Amino acid sequence: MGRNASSSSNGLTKGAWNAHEDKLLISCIQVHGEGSWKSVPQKAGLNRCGKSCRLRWLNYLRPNIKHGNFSEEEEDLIIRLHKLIGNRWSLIAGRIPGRTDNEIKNYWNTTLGKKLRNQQRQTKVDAALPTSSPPYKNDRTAEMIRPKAVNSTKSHPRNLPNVPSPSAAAVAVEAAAQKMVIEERNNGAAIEDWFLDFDLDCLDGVMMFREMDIDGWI
DNA sequence: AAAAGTCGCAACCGCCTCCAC
DNA sequence: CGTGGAGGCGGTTGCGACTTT
Repeated sequence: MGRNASSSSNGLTKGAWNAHEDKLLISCIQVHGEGSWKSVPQKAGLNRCGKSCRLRWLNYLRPNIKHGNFSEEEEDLIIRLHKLIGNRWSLIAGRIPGRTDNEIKNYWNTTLGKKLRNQQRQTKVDAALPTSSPPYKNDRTAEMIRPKAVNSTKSHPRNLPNVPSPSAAAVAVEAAAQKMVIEERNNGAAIEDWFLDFDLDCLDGVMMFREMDIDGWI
C-alpha cells in the first residue's frame, strides 16, 4: 500500500519505505535517539529527508504503536474528543495510548466520519417520524460537528463545539473550552491537558443533562 | 474472468509556531 | 526586534487491495 518509491527533484527518495530503510532508521534512533531529525538521514545512511524519517518513525516504527482495529472504547473516546476539540488529531492521539494522530485522522476520515454521517441521517429520518424515539437518546454522536478544514489550527486555536442550549453543563463546556484557548496561549500543553480532563467530565455532564432533559427531568 | 468503482492508509505537502541567533 | 531554520500539525493525495457489476 502507499506510494511507490521514487526520487524527488533534489535526488531524495520519496514514496513507500522498504524494510531495509526501516531497519536503518530504527538502528539509528536506537543509537542516537530522537534528536535532530535533520541529521537523522545522514546518520542512518538514508536518502530521505528528515521530515520523512520523522513521519515514518512516529507513525509506524515507534515502539508500542498499536496497529489494527480500533476498540469500541477508543472509538467512543475519539468521538467525544473530536466533539470537544475538533480536528486536533495530535491532541486526540495523546489521549489514546498506542495510536498516532495520522492513524486517528485516517480512521476518522474513512470509517468514523462516514459512520457518524449515516447515524446523523438516520436520526433526522427518525425525528421526522411521529412515533420515533427522541433524537439524541442513546446517541452521543447525533450532533457531531465536522469543522471545515483550516490550514493550521495553531493559528485558529479551537473549533469550539456548538453544544446545545439550554443545558448549564453546555455553558460550562463552552467556558472551559474558551479558557483552554487562553491558557494554551499563555501556559502551554500542561494546562491544556488539565482542561481537557475537565472538559471530558463536563461533556459527560452535558450528556447527562441532555438525557435528563429528554426524559423530562428538567 | 475482467473491468470499473470504492476503500483504506502510508506518505507527501504546505503552513504555522517556536526558538536560536 | 527581525530573520531563518527545524519541527510539528492537519489536509490531501496516490495507489494497492478489495468489492461490485
